[in-house]
Amino acid sequence: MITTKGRYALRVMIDLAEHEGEGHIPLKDVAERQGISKKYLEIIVRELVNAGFITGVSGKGGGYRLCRSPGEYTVGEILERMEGPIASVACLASGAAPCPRASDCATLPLWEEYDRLTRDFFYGKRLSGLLGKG
Amino acid sequence: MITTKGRYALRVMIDLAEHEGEGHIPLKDVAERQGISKKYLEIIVRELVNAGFITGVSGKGGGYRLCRSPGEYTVGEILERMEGPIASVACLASGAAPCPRASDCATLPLWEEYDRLTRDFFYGKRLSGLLGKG
DNA sequence: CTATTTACATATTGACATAGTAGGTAAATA
DNA sequence: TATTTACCTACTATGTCAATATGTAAATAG
Repeated sequence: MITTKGRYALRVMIDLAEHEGEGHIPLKDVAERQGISKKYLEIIVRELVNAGFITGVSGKGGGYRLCRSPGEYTVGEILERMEGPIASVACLASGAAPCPRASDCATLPLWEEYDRLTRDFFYGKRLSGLLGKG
Repeated sequence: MITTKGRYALRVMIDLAEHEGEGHIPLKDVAERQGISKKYLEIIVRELVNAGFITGVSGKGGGYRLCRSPGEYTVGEILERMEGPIASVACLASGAAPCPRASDCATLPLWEEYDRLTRDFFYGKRLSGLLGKG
């Protein structure tokens, strides 16, 4: 299940994309529009900054803005950055201890196929494809 | 992420399928073959019984067996029974409070599409397709 | 140079789920 | 009657999620 971190991050990115060209957008505005606690969004936004997806400027007139144009972000890279690597099962998570049963696990190929499907789906979607009518 | 409940349930089903025609299979045997605590498997197996996927017989010579042939189970129905309804985000989980933002949520269609993809994938796989070489 | 606005940082918390374990009872067979 | 098996209830350690609380630093307006 995708957590609020990934979902809110995506909504922040969409919000910033929809207000492109308006200079830096204060997090307060995003929080109000999206109906999400600003305090919680700070945590999420910090990770987006660290990932190099957005930049922030302090002080009056400051706020956040995208680093690229919306068409240059994939949903997959945003989600994976926030949620960690896409992995349907623990044994396929990066950094997991290698499973001793991997060679004859009857279900492993199933999870691998599903993870590929998931990755293809989310990396095939771009931020620009999520922008609303507004 | 699929939890051990769903993953182990699938492995139990596969194990029983691979020993079809050998009468009732004691859980002890399954636990040993799969390298999973028998005590924990009891919890999982109870749910499989309640779901009507397998039946158990007590006493000497007892154990578990499938109710249908392996080709008549989909992976999806097994997983959904163990893990709860397939839903990538909380707002799409059955029993979730209806989200007031649903009508203009820019990300909702994304999650809906992904959930459809996921359902199609797992309901398109049958237990018979997971049986090993043995 | 002071007040205000904004980003940026660290620590803590309550609630809940996961992944089991412990210790039994009931049923069936040898 | 002893043994084997399923079946049942309760408990627990650990971790994650979704925040909140309480700051500090930076930039601008006046």
